[in-house]
Amino acid sequence: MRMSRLLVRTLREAPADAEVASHQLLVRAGYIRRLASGVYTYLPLGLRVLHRVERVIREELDRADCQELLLPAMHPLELWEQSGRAALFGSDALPAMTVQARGGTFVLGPTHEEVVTVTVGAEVESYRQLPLTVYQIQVKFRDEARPRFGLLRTRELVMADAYSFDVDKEAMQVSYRTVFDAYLRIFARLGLEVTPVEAASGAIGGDVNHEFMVASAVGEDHFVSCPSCGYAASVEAATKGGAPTAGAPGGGAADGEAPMVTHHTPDRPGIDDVVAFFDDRRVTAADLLKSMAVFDAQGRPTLVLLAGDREALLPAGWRLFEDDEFAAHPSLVKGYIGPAGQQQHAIRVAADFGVARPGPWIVGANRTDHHVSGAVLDRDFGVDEWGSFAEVTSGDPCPRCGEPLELVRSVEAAHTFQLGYKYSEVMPGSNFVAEDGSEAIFSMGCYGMGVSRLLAVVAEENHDERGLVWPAEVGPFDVHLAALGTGRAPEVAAAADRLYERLAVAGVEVLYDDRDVSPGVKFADADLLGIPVRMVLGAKGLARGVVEWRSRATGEERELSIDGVVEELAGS
RNA sequence: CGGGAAGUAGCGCAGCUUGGCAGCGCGCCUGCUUUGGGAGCAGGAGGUCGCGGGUUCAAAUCCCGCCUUCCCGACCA
Repeated sequence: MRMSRLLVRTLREAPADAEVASHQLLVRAGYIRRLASGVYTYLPLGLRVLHRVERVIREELDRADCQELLLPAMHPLELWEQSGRAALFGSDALPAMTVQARGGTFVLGPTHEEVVTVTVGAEVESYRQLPLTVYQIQVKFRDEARPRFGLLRTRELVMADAYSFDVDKEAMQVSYRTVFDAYLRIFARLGLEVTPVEAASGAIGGDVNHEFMVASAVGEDHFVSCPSCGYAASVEAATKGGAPTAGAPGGGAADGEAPMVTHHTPDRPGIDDVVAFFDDRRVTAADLLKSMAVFDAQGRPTLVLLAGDREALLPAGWRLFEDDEFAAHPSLVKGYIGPAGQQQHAIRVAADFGVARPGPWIVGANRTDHHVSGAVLDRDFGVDEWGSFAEVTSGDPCPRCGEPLELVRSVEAAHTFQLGYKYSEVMPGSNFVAEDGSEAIFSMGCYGMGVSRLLAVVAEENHDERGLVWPAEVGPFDVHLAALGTGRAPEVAAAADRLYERLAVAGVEVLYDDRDVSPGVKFADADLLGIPVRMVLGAKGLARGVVEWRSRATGEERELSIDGVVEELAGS
């Protein structure tokens, strides 16, 4: 491609709406342009990178025996009513958009489980056709509450999504692992360090699922990681270790420790309210015990205790009291709940491991407008069950090995789910004849990877102060060939033309800067565009029969002979 | 959805307080000079000052309403 003909305009300054480096550089270098909030055009350079990323995805998924198809981007609303997910529209969990059209209401597909299930269901009638994994690379639409950071979080996005269909759960887990491994290979080829973490499932549903996290300063997520044993989990799913044994794990009253004192704390139901009340006594939220009335998975009324500066994270199946459920348990006074004496009222007490520390707590007094300070574990209140009931943060002990955990800021680059029967039991046509002649339904998995987001992530992780630095696998071109002084030295222009032609014939994708601009402009643009290899041909080099080769990533330079350049490139 | 900030030429910004010819830098066009790290000189083009209403002799500027965009939070496949 001759740069004089390429639709690209580089900007010296970043637009004011771009905050992070990847966004600024992709705009400055002319890869993308914003059309509306969270809606971007891929200019030729941006589309080339997108295609290179897609090529890696296709090669690895095809290698794993997945088959590409293309599902519609717009779906009849009825399909979503059948799965029951239409009820989630407009919610944060499933911010779908609909359009009125001839033929009824259509959904701009935010995800494709419904469509793929009925599509494959209509074609598969026998276990002999399984296992089967299909995938597509498709545009999806999400009415994001808050698009952010350029391509990192958009309302229209390119996604690669795969779906596996198996005869039963065991077979599904094999397919899951196959795609999982293919995903790992894709990230490796893109030069991204990815950590698969156990995660919560959200609106997609299903049991086991993993998020593929790329550590990044611009990430919107965090995951928990143990540098010692390798444990990794999303913040929504992570647990921490602690004192699993009964008794007084680090608690207990020291000799002579002060007894409990009751305080009149009118209209102070919250943690922050109470901290404010004790303002002049250097009390922080960490000195308070957060006490939450819940029903555990068996439906037993339970009081969950955790340090006041932590966010609660309840185990699956546990739920908070509704307001009208407090009436049946008079020992639990909403806003002023405390642990003392609850066990005598048939309330179980479950405490987060973090509560097992020495020293007094400030707790609710189980009496409206009153709190108690100086409450000591085992002296003033007991605990029936220890567990991980708070979101994990940096420094908490690992649930496997007890070493301190790290909290890593990250971008969710992909998410895979073992769906099981969630969709096959509600969508029509999901049945097939099993080996024993009985009727069965698919056990499914689904696997989503944000392709356009990957562009932002790769750019974010590969840039310097001068511009983008694409890994060889995804750069828009292989070589950026700059001819210097072409305006006054026609012999250089002619030699560069011939070099460009020869490289093109050899299959090297070259961006040829044939513009009549100063060398400084060409160098600056080459640095900004970030094509992996820069080749410079000037009058001096031409006289000696050499062209300059330079790695954008490392800055390594060497001279190649003009005549042998094709062979030398192939060998390097 | 809550909090904050901002909309003036393609991009970055000043002008608004105190109403009076719409500006600067970069970019763009023409010519000449220049040419290994974003050149110089001369000339030129380019505007619904986000939109609507109001006040005024007069509004980018003051008042009211709306829209858009970005940041923080909530939320998130």
